[in-house]
Amino acid sequence: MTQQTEILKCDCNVIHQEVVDLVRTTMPSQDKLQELSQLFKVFGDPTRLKILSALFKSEMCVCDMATLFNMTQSSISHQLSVLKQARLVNYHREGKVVYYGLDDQHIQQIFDQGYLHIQER
Amino acid sequence: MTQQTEILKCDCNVIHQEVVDLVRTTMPSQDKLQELSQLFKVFGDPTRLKILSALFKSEMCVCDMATLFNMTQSSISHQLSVLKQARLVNYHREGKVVYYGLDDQHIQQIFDQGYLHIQER
DNA sequence: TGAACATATGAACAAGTGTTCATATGATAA
DNA sequence: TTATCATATGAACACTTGTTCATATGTTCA
Repeated sequence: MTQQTEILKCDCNVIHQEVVDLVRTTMPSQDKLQELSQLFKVFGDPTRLKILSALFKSEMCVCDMATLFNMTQSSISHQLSVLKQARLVNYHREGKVVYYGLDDQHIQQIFDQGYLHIQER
Repeated sequence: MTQQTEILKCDCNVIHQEVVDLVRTTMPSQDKLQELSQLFKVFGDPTRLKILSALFKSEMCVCDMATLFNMTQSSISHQLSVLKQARLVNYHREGKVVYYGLDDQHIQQIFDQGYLHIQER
């Protein structure tokens, strides 16, 4: 049976009920879409891509990245905290210096979920 | 020679010049990063992911999508224009109805660039 | 302990984003 | 032509985001 309890925000008439019903059965869950778009959003900033791209090559401290990208230490630090929250990077402190690297394990996990795959050229 | 003409926004001392220099040589260009992050940004919204996910299954008109997602026609239309600009979808008009589908050719082109790959589960 | 330094973090701000509302456009049919 | 309908679009709005500035935290060394 077609759902009739839904609130109709669409002010036009449904043209293809079969199509709508077919697609409905195979849509990813709202949670899944939310999670996936959240991940894409993290990749959707040049600074964060820069950081990830650099860390792909080598572990680095905040100061290294600030120098390399010619950006303030604060800005890098803020973006690193976003990447930390997304569990894309991890870090370890050695004295005053904090070294960041890719969180390979979680990144692998993301790819294992099968929704996306980033490969080198 | 290490670049010395750059403006140093970083208020700390470089810790690992070798690392910085090494990574610098292999960084994607600013343009490439801008382009890639722009693409990710388009994927970084649940509504747009919904639309793409649906179109992956079947061509649909705006009204179908508005009904399926229980959203206003206007909102869908605005998002479709974003996807159109990113050349992720194309469309053809049949009378009053406009049908949208994935722009397979450009999507393939994106994957061919080798930076990302989205696969089905 | 206190100075020096790498990093983190909160507040402020400008710029960008997604939705809604009202309305325009473009097509059909009477 | 006029009414109707599907879609597009501009303006307004609340909300989010990325950077900067000032300052806090944590560590080392004298």
